Amino acid sequence: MPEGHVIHRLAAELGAAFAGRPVRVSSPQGRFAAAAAGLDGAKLTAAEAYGKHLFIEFDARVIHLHLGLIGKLRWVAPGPVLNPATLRLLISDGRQVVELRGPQTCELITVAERDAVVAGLGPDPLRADADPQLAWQRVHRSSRPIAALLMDQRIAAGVGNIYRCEVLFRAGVHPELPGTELTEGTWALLWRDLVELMPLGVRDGRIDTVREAESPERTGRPPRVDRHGGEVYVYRRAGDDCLVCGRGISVRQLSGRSLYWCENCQPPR
DNA sequence: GCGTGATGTTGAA
DNA sequence: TCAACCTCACGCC
Repeated sequence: MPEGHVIHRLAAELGAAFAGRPVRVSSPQGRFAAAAAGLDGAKLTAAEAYGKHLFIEFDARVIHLHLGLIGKLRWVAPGPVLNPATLRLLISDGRQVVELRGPQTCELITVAERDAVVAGLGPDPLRADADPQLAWQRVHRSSRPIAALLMDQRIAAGVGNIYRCEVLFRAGVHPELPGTELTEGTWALLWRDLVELMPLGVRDGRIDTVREAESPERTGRPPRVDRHGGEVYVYRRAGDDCLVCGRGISVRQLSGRSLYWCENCQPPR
């Protein structure tokens, strides 16, 4: 259940473990078996993330992964395969083993097809080549709420529900403010916050957004770490007290996803 | 044990 | 706007 930071972290781990070396590739479940057999023993040349998409490259052949909501790519101990019925992909050099279950996408594509996927994505705050102006061009022309725009991968790649809720809170922006009413300065603030926060997510493997001033160490309150592993202001804290103003955190469904915000710290307009 | 929701996206209505 | 998809951990008996 990953946002972009998880995918970038996985890409770095895969590269460190396997890049430049031959690997065993298999698909115990069978759904990727033919492609896996063709790659088995090939040299893994690179692993790269763009937004929530992960590309594992074997020279001109590319495994395109997207974990979706429930997919998992994780390192496991070498040894007998557990639950092969759901094991879509297994990559190993004998010492290090990574397994993929429940992905939304696991396909073998060409470099040109990889480039086409990337071309459909907006700038990724985790990539040095990202141009926030491209995102702003799309944001300020849209009447959709900023909370929806932040989740749109054609606008900003890699941002998910936690980061969108948290950066809106940290900027004091009401989630339903239309893109057309956002100032360029506010967009720059949101973007800079993503650029600041997401690398920390890659580094730590969890999303922490609470500033020093509201940290448990400073305030003496007990830490409240979400199941995803991080300390946050609003995400999945509906009904709890706002860490800044003390009022209850609100939640509602917005385009099928739970949106969390503080009505007091993020007033309309 | 069972039901549900979850850091996501797609495609149909 | 809604259902479908893929898996699994958690809460509640």
